[in-house]
Amino acid sequence: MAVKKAASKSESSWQDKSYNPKAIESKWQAKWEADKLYRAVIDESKPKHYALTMLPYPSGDLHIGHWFSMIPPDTRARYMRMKGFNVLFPMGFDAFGLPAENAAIKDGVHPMKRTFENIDRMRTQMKTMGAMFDWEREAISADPEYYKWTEWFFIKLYKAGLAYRKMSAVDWCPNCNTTLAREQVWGDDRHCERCGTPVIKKDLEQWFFRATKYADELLNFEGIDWPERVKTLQTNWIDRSEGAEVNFRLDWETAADALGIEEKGIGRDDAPPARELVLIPVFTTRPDTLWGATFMVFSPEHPLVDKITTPENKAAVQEYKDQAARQTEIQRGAVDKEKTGVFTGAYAINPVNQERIPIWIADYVLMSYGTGAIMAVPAHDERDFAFAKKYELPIVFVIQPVGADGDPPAQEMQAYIGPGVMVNSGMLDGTKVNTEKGRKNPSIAAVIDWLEQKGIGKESVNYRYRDWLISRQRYWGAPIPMIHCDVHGWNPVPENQLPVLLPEDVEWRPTGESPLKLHPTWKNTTCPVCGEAAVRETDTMDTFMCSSWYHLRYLSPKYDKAPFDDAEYNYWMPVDTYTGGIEHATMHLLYTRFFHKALRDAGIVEGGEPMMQLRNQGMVLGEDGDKMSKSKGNVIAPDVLVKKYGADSVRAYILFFARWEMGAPWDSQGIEGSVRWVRRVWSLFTDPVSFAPIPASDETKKTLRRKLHQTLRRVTRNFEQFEFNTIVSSLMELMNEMYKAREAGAVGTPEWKEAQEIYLKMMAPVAPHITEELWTNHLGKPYSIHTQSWPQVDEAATKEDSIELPIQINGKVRDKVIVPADATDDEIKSAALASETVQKYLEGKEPKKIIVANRRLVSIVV
RNA sequence: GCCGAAGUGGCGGAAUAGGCAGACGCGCACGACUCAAAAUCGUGUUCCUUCGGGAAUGAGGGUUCGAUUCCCUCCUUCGGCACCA
Repeated sequence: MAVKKAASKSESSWQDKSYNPKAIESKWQAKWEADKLYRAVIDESKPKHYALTMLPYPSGDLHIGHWFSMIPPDTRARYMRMKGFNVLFPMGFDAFGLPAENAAIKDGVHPMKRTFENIDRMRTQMKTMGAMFDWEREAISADPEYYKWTEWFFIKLYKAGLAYRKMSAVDWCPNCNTTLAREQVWGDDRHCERCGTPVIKKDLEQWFFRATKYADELLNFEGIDWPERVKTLQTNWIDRSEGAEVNFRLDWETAADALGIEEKGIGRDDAPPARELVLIPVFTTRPDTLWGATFMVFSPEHPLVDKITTPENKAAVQEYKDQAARQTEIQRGAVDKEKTGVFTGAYAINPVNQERIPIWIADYVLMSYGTGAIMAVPAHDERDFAFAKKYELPIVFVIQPVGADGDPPAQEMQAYIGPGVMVNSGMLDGTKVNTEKGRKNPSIAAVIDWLEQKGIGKESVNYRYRDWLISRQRYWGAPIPMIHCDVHGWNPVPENQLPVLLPEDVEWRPTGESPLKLHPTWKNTTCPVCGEAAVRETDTMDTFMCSSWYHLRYLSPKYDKAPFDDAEYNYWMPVDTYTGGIEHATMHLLYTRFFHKALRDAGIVEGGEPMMQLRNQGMVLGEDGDKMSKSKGNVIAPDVLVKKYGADSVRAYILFFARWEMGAPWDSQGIEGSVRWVRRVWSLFTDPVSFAPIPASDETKKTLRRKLHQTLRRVTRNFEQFEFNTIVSSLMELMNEMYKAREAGAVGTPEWKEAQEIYLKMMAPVAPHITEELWTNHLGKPYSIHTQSWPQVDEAATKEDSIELPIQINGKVRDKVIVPADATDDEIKSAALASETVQKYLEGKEPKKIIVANRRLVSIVV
């Protein structure tokens, strides 16, 4: 009875021979959803695996790049699940941001409406991928249930002293009408990361996060498996430099004139507090060249400049300051630009030798780095050298190259940067100078010790890294939950009043001016301290703030007592595998590390790092090799491909067509290969065997098993190592082998059945629908293939009976021998020497050397 | 200028641990099927060749019996940083 039933079942399945991906895919997608097959719930009996992939911005339509970033991680998440892990693979939307607001200005459609419509469309499109997203964990950053907690986090950071407000020259994008963080300004022309418009500087009071407090910790990547590339980018971005801070001071005459010290009755030999006014701290990485400091240079924006400039220099200084202010950063930053500057008329005292040195201003000194003032050592710094040459300032060499004797080096042509010994430096003369940085250099260590002992300087570290500017002068973002009262200043919105909701009745100005600022009543509130009338902050937060913690919201997206449920946190965190594009190396990936560390110090999360393993995918380019863009018309739409070929084939091609970490130009013809593969697998499993069956030989069966288990070993390794393209090619090879075995009569043998089962299991992460169909309906196996466990490699089966070894003579392959797989090296040697070809090349002589390498090759030297 | 990544057929790419370079696929060529085309299936496909072979993984050197793989120098492309004291 049972046998008969099975026979009729397989007979009927043979009747619907043609592969119909559309029907199969929608059928299984519906069933999986109904069965909650991909629902991830806490299960203490299993090891967990949190696989996270960067969430998309809801731009409107899914494009092929989304597939390229989501499908390979999906296949790997599926593999991990079959390996026995309880896998969380969530998806959501980074839904705040400028495009929706800019569109609103154009056509009046509210960003909320547009964004959520886009999300609905993209979610529907995503569901055709057949990915194992757990949609019950979806998080949308523009949802008040979400941004309530973004605001809450801001307040936590504020209370931890990590959020502050300050006036400074910030980057402003005139097109986006908002400030940008330093990380969001890109390229030689310093353009806006989002729209490409060159940014300008504006003096504004803005909110910052004290990210620089974590600079050193962010440089430490211990314990996390991240690509070297990303670690290098972040390290360079933070750019730590070690050196010393040295207190120069104003010459007394200068101080007296400029600051009116004598008028206030403070004499020349007087002590602090007046003394504090005349200290000019400078940062230097080369304190060992202090004795060669022959002038000082202030940035034109330095606050002391106006005070110290002597009356006869006022006009020139003011003119220089004006022209510096007019120049853009790019013009100022041009490396090959000739150095310019003007003398202030003021003097400073070099604290190590009491030399009276002139103070200049020049735009090659930036207010934004160090203290905005430098000591200039023309003998040992190229920039200072160029400046000194141009303005005929003295050059004193204080480091003598090794090997040069006696006389001071006659190098008037260029600055000397290399190793040597200190000279003209008082009691430190003769100290060795090498090329190491910081205290590793004996000369620098000696000088730092000396400075600290004398109390004129100290060891110091400087970073290029800046605090994170998070204020945005736009509507469509999470409100900064702060209230300003004329009496009590800035205070956070009380937690029980969160979220501060975005008002819906807003007016769009073509200028892009923030509708929150324009709103008649929204900003009016009361001071949390005194209850009197006060106003809200009308700026919103950088959207990178929202994406700095979305991996936490996925844990419990509906939880209303906290940003996440501790039980979920304790089970799932940290993220085991994080995947996304490299373009976020110094933005999102750095912000999210900072954020985690800040939350840790605020007692909200644990551990030093949120993401243990990171992998980056490359980019899919258009068929013309250019970046895909609507304006170039080279965009590939996945919907069209799914309609034409089915999701399984598109998934297979996404994995196959390029190295995932590299990316490549799209090739529309190439997809035919993957389509053919999927169809041929279908035929292999569903076609009646149309030839006269002959019993398979033992050799056929053995070869089939060998290839099967070799493939399994390889595919397993490929999944572990994110080598997605070779997963598909290995499966193609095995399929070709199975076709041969079928031809040789293997169908129906235990080896054939084993091959079928393992084949489908290996293919299941790649092509979830067709494998489910073949597994449950054609092989009659229990639903679902996606809950099966990953097969074990039978190592014994992978062993070859005999091996073919190439024989090299003087490095060239001349012949091959076949020996039993268990042959010893000596047996292989004699087999090789028995070869006629080898004897011919030996010409009767004894070989000099015979090497049998790993039983893979014989190398003979004659 | 500094830092990093990558250079393999017409194309995407493959090559455990230094061991037969070019797996797998696209494309192309030829053949089968067809009245024909498409689809499908099969065969071939790095280059040169006097058919013995020879050359070849960006270029040149080195280590080695043996190098796509390790080392040095250089070239090209891409990415990042760039007057950072």
